Amino acid sequence: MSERFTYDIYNDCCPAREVLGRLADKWALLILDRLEQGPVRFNSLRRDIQGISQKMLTQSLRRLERDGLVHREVQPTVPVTVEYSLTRLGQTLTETVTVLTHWAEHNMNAIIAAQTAYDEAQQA
Amino acid sequence: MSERFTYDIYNDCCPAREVLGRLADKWALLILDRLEQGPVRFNSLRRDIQGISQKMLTQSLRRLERDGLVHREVQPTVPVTVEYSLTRLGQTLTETVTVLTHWAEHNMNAIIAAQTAYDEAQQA
DNA sequence: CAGCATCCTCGGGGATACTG
DNA sequence: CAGTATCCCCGAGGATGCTG
Repeated sequence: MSERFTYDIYNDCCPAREVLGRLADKWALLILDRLEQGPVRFNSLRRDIQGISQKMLTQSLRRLERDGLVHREVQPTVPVTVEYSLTRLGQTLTETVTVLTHWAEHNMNAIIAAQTAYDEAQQA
Repeated sequence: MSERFTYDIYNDCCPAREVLGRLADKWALLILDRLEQGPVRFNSLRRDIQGISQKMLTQSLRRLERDGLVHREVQPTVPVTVEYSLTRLGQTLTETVTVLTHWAEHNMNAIIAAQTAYDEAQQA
């Protein structure tokens, strides 16, 4: 019966595809990974995740919030500050995402080596 | 020292970002997930993964092959057939990816519910 | 069967300026 | 501070047709 789930994802109209599509967003992955370390404010996130534009950060956060993965809390300070944190659902996801990012960090050398080998083989 | 790794990924020029970028490709995720079930030929993959174009499949496969995640084996039949399978490195990755796709399938209902709630709250 | 090549479009996403 | 709004461009990616 777990097989039933395994195959669903290949279907074009499957909502799980939609969900996967969310994860297939490098910014989302990085944001989730960052949020796992604790609540962060908008500009802090912006600084931490180098290279992300303000537009993309806002967009990704909104999407993550809409998906129920991230919680957005407005603090009534002056000027206003907004704190982002993981929801319970988001936490269950980041556990997996973290494994993924760690995999990326630990295996990047192997990948770079593979790329070099591939490119050289292609040359000849 | 695991903290050192954790922070690397936020750096703009970090190769791990590149790697994550690879994973941030819904087709790649689906392909890896499919290949975990065993070697598959090109057109079979094309059929299994509904909605993918020939161009995208070729492109994703080439990238995965270049990254050393997927093995491409040409069979000298007539006409030629090509079989794709996971490399050892690819296998270590798919273990994680599978967890991710399963998460997507098992939590899609919760996500859809969150979206509906969000949209209704937005309406008012 | 397993691609490569070409054309074309459509929207992702950067840059910039403004606001509560 | 944490956004929204606008303009604009480039490249991801679909459609189509051809080949070893």
